Amino acid sequence: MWGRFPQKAFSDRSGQRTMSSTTPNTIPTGSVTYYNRVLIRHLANHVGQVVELYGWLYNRRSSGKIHFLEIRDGSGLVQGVMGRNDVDEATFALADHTPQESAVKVSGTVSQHPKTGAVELHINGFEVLSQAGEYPISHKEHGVGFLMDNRHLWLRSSRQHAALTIRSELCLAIHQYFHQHGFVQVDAPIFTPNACEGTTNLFETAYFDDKAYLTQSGQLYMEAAAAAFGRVYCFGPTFRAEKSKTRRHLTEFWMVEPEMAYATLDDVMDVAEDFMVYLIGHVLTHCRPELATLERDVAKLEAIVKPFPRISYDEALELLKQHGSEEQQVPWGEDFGGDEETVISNQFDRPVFIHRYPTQCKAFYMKEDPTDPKKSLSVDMIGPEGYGELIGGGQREDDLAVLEQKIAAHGLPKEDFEWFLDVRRYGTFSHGGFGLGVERTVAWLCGLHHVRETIPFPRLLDRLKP
RNA sequence: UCCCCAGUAGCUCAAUGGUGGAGCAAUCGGCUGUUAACCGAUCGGUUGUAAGUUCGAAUCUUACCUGGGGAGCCA
Repeated sequence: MWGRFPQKAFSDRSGQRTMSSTTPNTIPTGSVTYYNRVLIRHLANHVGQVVELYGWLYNRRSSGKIHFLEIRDGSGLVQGVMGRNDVDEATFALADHTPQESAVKVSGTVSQHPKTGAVELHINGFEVLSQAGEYPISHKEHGVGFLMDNRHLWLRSSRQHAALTIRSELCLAIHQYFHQHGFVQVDAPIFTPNACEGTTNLFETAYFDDKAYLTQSGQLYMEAAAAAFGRVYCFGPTFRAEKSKTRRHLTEFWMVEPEMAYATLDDVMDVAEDFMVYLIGHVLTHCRPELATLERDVAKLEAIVKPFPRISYDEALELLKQHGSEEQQVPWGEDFGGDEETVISNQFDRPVFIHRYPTQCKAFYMKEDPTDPKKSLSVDMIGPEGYGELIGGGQREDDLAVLEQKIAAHGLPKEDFEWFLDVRRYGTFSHGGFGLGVERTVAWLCGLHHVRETIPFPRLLDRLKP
């Protein structure tokens, strides 16, 4: 069903016409005159008034004696109407020949469509500030490769604008949630001296006369920070040099990673659940027009309420036995693949926690289950509709001796982890946390097929430009 | 790293081994309420690269390059 998708860059035209109305009328007006300019997304509050807009010509239609000029300004999209008698002859002819995406200044009276009632602008002033060259992205369908080559221009089209607006709102909600709950933002470094988890492939870079690696997680640093601040989180880009070639993978992606002092596995699940419900609520409250543009079935998001089901890894294996195919049977001790996760998540109408994975398939810093050392106090949150792992986390190993032994068992250089072991030497404490992948979450909330559309400039295997 | 598919006009796609076309874009013209507007005309090509088979290759073969889909790995 996913197949190749010739993308209609402008395929949202049947939906809401506004590109965004995220925070109506919250832009401050004051002494900075720039802020006094009227934005398209606020035009509904100016019906009957004469306004001046600065933007770009998004599309143009004409019936000979009347032009329909669609103007966008980054905040929204409005149809301008220019009748033969509204402007002088030269301006009328100019408007008919202005190329798509030219920078324009227009003025006129805000009005409403005689039939649909949609807000529009009756133009009596039209000035081309900069005529655009032939714009590569047309109003017809395009292939993904072409659109990605023109990602810097593709951002201007409505679907991309909507998805990235939702991303921005999601990031805002993430910060709001943690600050409302007493977390301190502690940023982790991007250059790191060693592999955080020692397993996956890292990007290596020159660091003067030494080598450095791009971080794959701020996790270990957050553990140290939790001892300083109690509740902490980091939010930033992370890097994986995996040669993954799927719709769920980027080589550069954003993660938010909270870490909580004196938290147990159950605490981690409670917080992750509360956090996710908050994020969905925020997007549902603030991004209705964008969700409509993306034609997202919001009923599926509105159905996400507490509590989320919590099943153990062992119970997940049972579910696979009941509902999975022959090939989807996983022997105990192995992690699930994407297909297995989808089978499990399809049994529920909301995200599902899978906890207590086998110790062998989780990172060395996961605490062993005191009742069974073969299991770890780890947890993943699997999103519905096949979006896979949205959150991974758990309770951390807080015993110095156990951790030293695990670092040795994983073949990691102990000297690189001395600072990390210090967290256990000086007042060790139970703690836990999780990481949430921003792009996968945005893809799920937007109902997008591929995470590459959820980040402004995606970095993929074989794609480093633009 | 492995498997599959595709590279033809700026874009999206056609074309039994036998004269490479259409829609959109662009350019020109027509139309007073259009919604990816519509109608007419014009413009547009070293068929990804290299070699091979053949009287003849966009079409068949091989290699390479690029892109897409999937797997593994992972978030």
